[in-house]
Amino acid sequence: MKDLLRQRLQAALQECYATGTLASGAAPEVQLEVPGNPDHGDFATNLAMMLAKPERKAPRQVAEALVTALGDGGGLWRRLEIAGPGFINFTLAPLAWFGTLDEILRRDAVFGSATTGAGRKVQVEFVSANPTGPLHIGHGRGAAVGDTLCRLLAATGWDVTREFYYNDAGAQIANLALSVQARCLGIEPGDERWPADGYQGEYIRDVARSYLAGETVDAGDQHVTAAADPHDLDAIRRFAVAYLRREQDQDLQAFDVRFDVYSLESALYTDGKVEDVVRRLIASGHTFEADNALWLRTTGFGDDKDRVMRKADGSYTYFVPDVAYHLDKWQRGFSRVINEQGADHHSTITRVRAGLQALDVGIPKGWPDYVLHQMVTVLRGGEEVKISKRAGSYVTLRDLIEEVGRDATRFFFLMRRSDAQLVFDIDLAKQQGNENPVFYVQYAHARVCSINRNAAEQGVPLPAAGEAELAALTLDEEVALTRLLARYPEVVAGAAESLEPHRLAFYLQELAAAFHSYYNRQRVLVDDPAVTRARLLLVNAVRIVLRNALGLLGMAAPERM
RNA sequence: GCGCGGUUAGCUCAGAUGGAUAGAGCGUUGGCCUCCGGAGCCAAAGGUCACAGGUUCGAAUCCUGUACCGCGCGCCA
Repeated sequence: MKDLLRQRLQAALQECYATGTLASGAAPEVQLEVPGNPDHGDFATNLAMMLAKPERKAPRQVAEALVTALGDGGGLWRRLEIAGPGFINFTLAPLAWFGTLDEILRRDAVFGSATTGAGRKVQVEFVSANPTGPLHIGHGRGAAVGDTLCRLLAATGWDVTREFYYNDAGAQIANLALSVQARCLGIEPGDERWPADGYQGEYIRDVARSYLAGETVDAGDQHVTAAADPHDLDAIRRFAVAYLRREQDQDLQAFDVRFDVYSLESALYTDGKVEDVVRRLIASGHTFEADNALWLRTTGFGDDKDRVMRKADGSYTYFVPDVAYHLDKWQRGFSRVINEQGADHHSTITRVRAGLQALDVGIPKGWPDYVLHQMVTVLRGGEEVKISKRAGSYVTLRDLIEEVGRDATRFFFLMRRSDAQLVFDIDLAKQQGNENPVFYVQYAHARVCSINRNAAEQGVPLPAAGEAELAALTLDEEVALTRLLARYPEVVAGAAESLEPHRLAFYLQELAAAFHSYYNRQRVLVDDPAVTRARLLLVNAVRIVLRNALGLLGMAAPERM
């Protein structure tokens, strides 16, 4: 619809130049918007105002010329007016809207999807929690945002690879092994033999118990049987990592989040990719030695200080494998990569990008893209629940899903822009009333399904789409509802392009509200069969869009509740 | 101190890439069930868009500065 109007405006502009009514030859991008105020029609353009300067005429004068050239639009609109400082407002003929409904009903499950991605490859890395404990609520936000980003990109034609990176090497893992070992030996937190900065959570006790019992853990491609020897630190480490990977996999499964590729930091070492990157960086001349350490001159790439690559003890700092990992992504052919991560890891961005630039292999400056999510605070009973992994007191993702349900959890995480902090009110998420937007939206879908059931009982089948059937939709609110439905593809495209999944959540609430309002005011199943059929088609178009949008958020569209 | 994010109604937050009279939910107040599911609907009240400048036909939106909140600033990840 928008594209059609845009074409008409382009044509009108060209005609003005051809007839000499306008002279500048300027060709600004034609912007069309849906005005907030319905009095301003269905669409509005600021084209005349943009042309005012190059034309050196008053905006309204330019608008006059354009409106004359637009003519009657061949019945596409029923009103065309110049308003305010020089807007041109279009009010479409009701008939023009029926095409949209027809399209929704015909395209059904794929309505809203697009081909803008043209099958190009994009890789999205998200969650990427260290295997040192269960997933907490912050990972949950990352999982919800990342997963919906993937769904949005796939819906707009991208070939998406979902990837999870396990930091299963390094100091934190060593720390994990020590913590489990301490538990194996019956050492409690607080004991003077307890490792400094050890993980104190109860789950460490579970890992220790399982290890001592000689259990076997299957996680991804890892199958580890516990050696049960509390003095074999290396065996403990392998077992603990596998154990916690399995836990995290189960958490993600409960959240309905899946990955195509799991990458292990440890593999970057065993495959020699870390050494390779170090050699390349040294060869490119961006490193230096100082204080018994090897440094990367990241200040040459916008960092505020240089960073150590190889510590005095000979091991590497975390960002070296990170750079190796991203070089690997690049070499796998991902010219577009999006990393979704918590804002507390923000400082890695400059470092990783700097390392990649220093490699001199033609990686673009701003590569990869990042989507950061801000911190989550949890509210229970109006009180903030403190999160501390090392102290072991925090809300796990699995607890949350069990308590409030998968759908509500996902929706709450996606109700906010990811770069704004989020307050997760557990009590609200659990409520089954109108205070809770999750139920409000899903209920709208269930309601349409209920109407369909009643229609079927009354022997009224859902008619085939077609403009003839839709002509019985004459009410303003029916046009308004259709207008909202017609906006859906743009919402999807906008959310995908700007990497802002929350837009879907807001759109869903708006659509549900419009539907509930319509439902309350008008009956669908009425005496007049023509009206009944038309309204059935309308509410089923609503059902389709609700279901598609819920699907993109990874939520169910229940037929009854 | 430096970097990033935030600041919009009593509360929680949108604001579609610069548009017309700044919106929603919750909460508050007052209405609507002989009616396809009241898990719903309608209405009212509620604003110095943190502050000060700037850019232009036009700014919550872009730029500069200030204030406050969060996060980061390690040879941890």
